[in-house]
Amino acid sequence: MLPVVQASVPAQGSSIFDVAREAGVSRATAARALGGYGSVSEEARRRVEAAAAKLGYSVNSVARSMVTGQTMTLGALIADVSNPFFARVIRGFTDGARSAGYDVVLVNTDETVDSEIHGLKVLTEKRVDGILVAPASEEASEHLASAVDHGQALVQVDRFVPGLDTDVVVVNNYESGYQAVKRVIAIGHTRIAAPLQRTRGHDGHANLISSMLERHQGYRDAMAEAGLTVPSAYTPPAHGRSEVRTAVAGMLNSADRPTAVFGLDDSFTLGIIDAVYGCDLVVPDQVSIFGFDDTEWTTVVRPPLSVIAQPAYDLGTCAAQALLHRIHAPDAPRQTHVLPTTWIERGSIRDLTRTG
Amino acid sequence: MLPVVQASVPAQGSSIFDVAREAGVSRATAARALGGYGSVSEEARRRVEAAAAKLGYSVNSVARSMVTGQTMTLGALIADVSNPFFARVIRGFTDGARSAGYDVVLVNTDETVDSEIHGLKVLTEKRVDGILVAPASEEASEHLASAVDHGQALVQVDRFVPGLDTDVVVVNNYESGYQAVKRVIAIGHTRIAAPLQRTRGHDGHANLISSMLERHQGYRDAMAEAGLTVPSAYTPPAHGRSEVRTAVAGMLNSADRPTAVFGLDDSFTLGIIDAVYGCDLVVPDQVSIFGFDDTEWTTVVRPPLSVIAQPAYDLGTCAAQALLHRIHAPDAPRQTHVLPTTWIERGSIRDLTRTG
DNA sequence: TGCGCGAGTGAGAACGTGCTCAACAGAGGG
DNA sequence: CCCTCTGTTGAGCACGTTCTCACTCGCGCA
Repeated sequence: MLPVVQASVPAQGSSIFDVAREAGVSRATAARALGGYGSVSEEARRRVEAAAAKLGYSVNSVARSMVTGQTMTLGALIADVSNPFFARVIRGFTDGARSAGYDVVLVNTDETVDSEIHGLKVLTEKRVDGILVAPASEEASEHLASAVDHGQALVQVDRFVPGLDTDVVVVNNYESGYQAVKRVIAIGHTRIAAPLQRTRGHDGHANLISSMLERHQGYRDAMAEAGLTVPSAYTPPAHGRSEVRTAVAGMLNSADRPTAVFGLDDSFTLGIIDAVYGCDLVVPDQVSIFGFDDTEWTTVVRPPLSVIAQPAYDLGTCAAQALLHRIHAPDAPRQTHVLPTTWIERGSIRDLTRTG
Repeated sequence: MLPVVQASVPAQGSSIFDVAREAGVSRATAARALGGYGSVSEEARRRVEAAAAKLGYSVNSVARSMVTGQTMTLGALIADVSNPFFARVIRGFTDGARSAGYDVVLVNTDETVDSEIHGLKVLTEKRVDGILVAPASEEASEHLASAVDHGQALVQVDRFVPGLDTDVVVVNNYESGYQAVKRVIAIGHTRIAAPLQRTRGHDGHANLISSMLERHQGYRDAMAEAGLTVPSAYTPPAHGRSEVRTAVAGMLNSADRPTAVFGLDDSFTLGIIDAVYGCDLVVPDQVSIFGFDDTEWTTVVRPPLSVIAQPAYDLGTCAAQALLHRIHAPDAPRQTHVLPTTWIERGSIRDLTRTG
C-alpha cells in the first residue's frame, strides 16, 4: 500500500491540491496562478488554468475566510422580510453589499428580543464582517452593546437604541410626523386620530420602536402646538392590521368621530382603510386618511393615498455603505445619517377650509 | 524572549485555546466540555464554562465548517426580494431553514442570467449546503445543470427548467390560469385579454419564465376550448407595471375593447388597474379585472380584487424541507411538489349573464 | 501483587487556503 | 570566474475547530 497523501473524492469538488497535481506544479504555484499574486511563468499559469477548468475547481471561501479573517458576508437582523418596507431596505442593503463583493445573511426577528439575541449569536459565530440591525427594543439591548464592545461592526436602521455607539441610518421620523400633521391641521382638521404602536410584553420586555414613537410624538406635538386636545380614544394601542382595523372601527362609530386618521406605518394604514370601508364612509368626504411609507398600492386605492414617503431602498444602501466604511475604518467617528422623507399629496385628505 | 505560542489579541474574540489556558486544561478538554462530547470531569467542565463566559467565547463557525464540511447555510437565488411574492417565499424559506438550524444567504438576480451565474458561483464558493433557485431562464441553464452534476443540492421554486434533475416546488400555474379563465367565460365574457410576459433579450438569452408561460397557456387553452379567438392585441408583450399600463391603456381605448383583463402576476395586475383608472372606466361595470397572487392590497382597492391566491410562504417552507431532505439523502428520488392555489371571488368581475 | 477496565486527559492530525521564506537557475556586470 | 540580482518555484506555517489515538491514573477483583 502506498501512503495515501490525499485520498477521498469529495462530492463537493476538488481542492487546489488536485489542480496543482493535475498541472504538475506545487500547491504554492497553483495558488499563485489562480490567486493572481506573486510571479508565475506563463507556461505554469496556462497549465494551472487548464487543470482548474478541467477539474471544475472552485475556491473554498470557507478556507479562505479561515486565513484572511474576513467572510465577505454581512448579516441583517430585521423584523420581517415579508413586510414590504423591510423588503426594500434589504434589497438596498444587498445591492450595496454586493457591489463591494459582500453577500448578506438574512435573519427575521419578528420584533422579538429573544430572536434578535439568538440571531445575533448565530451571525457572530458565523463571523460576518458586519451586521445591520433594526433593534426590536430600546430597553433590552445589552446583547447589542456587548457586540459593539467586542468590536463587531454594527449599523442601526429605521430605529435605534439611544445609548448605543454605532452608526445609524434613519429618516427624520419626528419631523415627518410633525410636519404632516401640521399640514392637515392647516387645512381645517381638528379631530385627528393616530393609533399607537402597542408594546409587546410577552417576553418581559417593552418593545418600544423608536421610529414609531417619534412619528407619534411629532403628531402629539403638532396637535398640542395648535391647541388641540387628543382624546385617548384617538390613540388606541394596537399591533398589526387587524387590531388597528378593530380599534379604528370603534372610534369611527363613536360620537366624537375623527375627521382624519394618520397611519404610522404600512400595516396601520391598511387597517385604517379596512375600518373606513367597513363603516361605509367615503374618503375624503367623510374621513381623511394619510399614512407613512409609500408602497406600491397607494396609487391604486381610490382616492389615491397621501403619504409621507420614506426612501426605504436608500436606507439599505446607505446602511451598507456605512457598514463597509466601519469595517474598513473601525475607529472612525460614528455617524448618524438622516435621510429625507417626502410628503406626497394625492387625494385622501379633504380640505376643510374650502366650502363644498 | 519566550516563544510565543499564540500571540495576537484578535479584536473579534478569543479562541478555544484561550479558554483552555484560562481554565488550565488542554484544548481537547475545553473542546469536549463546550462541544458536549467525550467525557469530561465535572470539575473541568465547570472551569471551562467559567472561562468561556469570562472571555466571552464564541465558537468560530468558519473553522467548524472547515472540518465538518457543512456550513449550515443555504442560498437563495431569486429575482427580487422587494417583490412581495418573493419576499413571502423567502420568509417561508428562512423560517423552514432556521427551524433546522440553517441560515440563508440572499442573492437577487433581477431575472438576469448573468447575475444568476455569478450568484451561483459565489454561493458555491461559500460552500452553502443547498440552494433555492427561481431560474431566470429556461434556455440558459447550463450553470444550474453543472451545479447539479457536481452534487450541489438544488431546489427550483415558482418555475423550473424542464430537463433539470432537481426537486421542484411550484403551484399548478397552467390549471390555475385555465380554471380562472374558464370561470370568467362561464359568466358571459368573450373578450378577455391577458398581457404577456415580454422576453428580455439584452443578454442574448430568451428569459422565459415557465410559471408565467403556463398561466398564459391555461388562458389560451380555456379560450380556445370555448371557441373564442384571442386577437394578438389582447396579449401585448410587456415587462413591469408601467409597460403593462401602457399596453393595456392601448387596448382599452381601441374599438375592440376587452370586457375582462387577466393579470398574470402582481405587477401586471397593478399596471392593469393603473390603465383602467387612467381611462376612467368603472370596475367591474365597464371592465372586469382578475389577477394572480393575493397580496395585502387586493382588499383595499374598490371593488376588492378577485384573484388566484398562491401560497407563497408555503412555497418557501416546502422548498426548505425539500432541500434539507436532499442534503440528508442526496440520492433519494427527485420530487416535484405542486401546491394548491385558491380562487378568491371578490367583486372585480362582472357577471354578464345577469341583466342589469 | 498483578491485571483489567473505565474515566479522564493531552498530543496531534485534518480541513483548504494565503502567504512567507528559502532555494534555485539563469542572466548580466565587474 | 565570481558575485548579484531577478524570476520562478517548493516547502511549510497559520487560521480554529473536530475528532481519533494513546497515555495515565485510580479502582476493583482474583
